[in-house]
Amino acid sequence: MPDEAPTGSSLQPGPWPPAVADGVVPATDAPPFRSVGFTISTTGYAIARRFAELLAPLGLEPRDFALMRSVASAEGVSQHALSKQMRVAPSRMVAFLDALEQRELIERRQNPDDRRARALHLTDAGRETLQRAFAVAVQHEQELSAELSGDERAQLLELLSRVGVQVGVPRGVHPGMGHSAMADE
Amino acid sequence: MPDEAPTGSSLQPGPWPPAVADGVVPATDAPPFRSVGFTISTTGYAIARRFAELLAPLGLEPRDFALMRSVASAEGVSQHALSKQMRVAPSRMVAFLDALEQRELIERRQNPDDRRARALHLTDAGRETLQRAFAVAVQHEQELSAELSGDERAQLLELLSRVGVQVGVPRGVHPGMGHSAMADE
DNA sequence: TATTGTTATACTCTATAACTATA
DNA sequence: TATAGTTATAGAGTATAACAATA
Repeated sequence: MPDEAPTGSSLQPGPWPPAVADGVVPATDAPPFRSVGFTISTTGYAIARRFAELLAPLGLEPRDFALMRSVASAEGVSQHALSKQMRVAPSRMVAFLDALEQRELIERRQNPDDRRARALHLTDAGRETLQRAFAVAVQHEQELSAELSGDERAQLLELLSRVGVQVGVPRGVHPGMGHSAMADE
Repeated sequence: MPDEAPTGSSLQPGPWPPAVADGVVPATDAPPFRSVGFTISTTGYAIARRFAELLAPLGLEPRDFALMRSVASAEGVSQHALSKQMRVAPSRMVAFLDALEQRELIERRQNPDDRRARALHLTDAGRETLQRAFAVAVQHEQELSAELSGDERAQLLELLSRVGVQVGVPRGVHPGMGHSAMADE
């Protein structure tokens, strides 16, 4: 079984980027069709899958990594804020956080100012796991850039950003983990 | 509602590339993290979504385009062969083709040599629709390459292919529309 | 009356395994 | 006995709406 794919729906995945719509496009050998769009999408899909594989040993999925990263950069955030930031419906966020809390990687504390809200924090184990995940991400990045010189890597990023603006990729990032809901920013 | 995403699972999408695992990665503003992996995945995701949008007016999804393209390049193929080529489980292929046949874009004829197999063909309407889809794909590609010179575009493809080999992207293509099943090639 | 987090429900997609009709 | 296509079933994943507590 040489080519199993992650799981989920089926549009396109990515190390960080979420899958847009599942089963978006199949692989075909018809006309080679060497286009920028196809090449970027295909490569991005493969990269995402590979990243998920590298992260699996830690028991994390890319979204867990993204989630923990966000919490780490803003200890005490509320679920609502996180949902909005990551564009995930609040009800989905509940499930994602439940899983992480059950594994004691994050914890929901009480917010002293607003008793409705939860204050999200990383546990010590969570911080440790996150650090390991970062190491994996760095390793992955090095693997991807292995055949690129520093200049080539910089140029690749530059060219990609020029393509990105054409399809609304801001500058820093922007993917979108969830699909509908939460778009009132 | 400025940022609705296709639908499906949620890993990563692509204009052609299928979604690997849904909800793969969320968008986060945490550390900018300007990496090759993240940038390609994110951009590929956005491209896939955009392509799906452009195709929507034709009533097609990216996978329909891929499917019809394959049939066009090999009139008379069997569903089994198509399933294998696109790495989709035969049972999914049935549903996809049912939809296209119902809209009279393709038809299942009898295979004179093997009465178990179906011979897939495009109808005249299907050929017409496929042509329009090709026009959309070309337009999309031009949109993406708008800010690139011919040389830059060529170099982008070259650099991408060098990254691609690191994660197993052959040369021509290879995505994978489905997930499990069908990997005995 | 609005908001935070949660739960419940319905829907879509997908995978798997039967099943038929051929071979 | 194996294969092409189909159907049926069960399982993920998700979106939506309803809800309790608090503001």
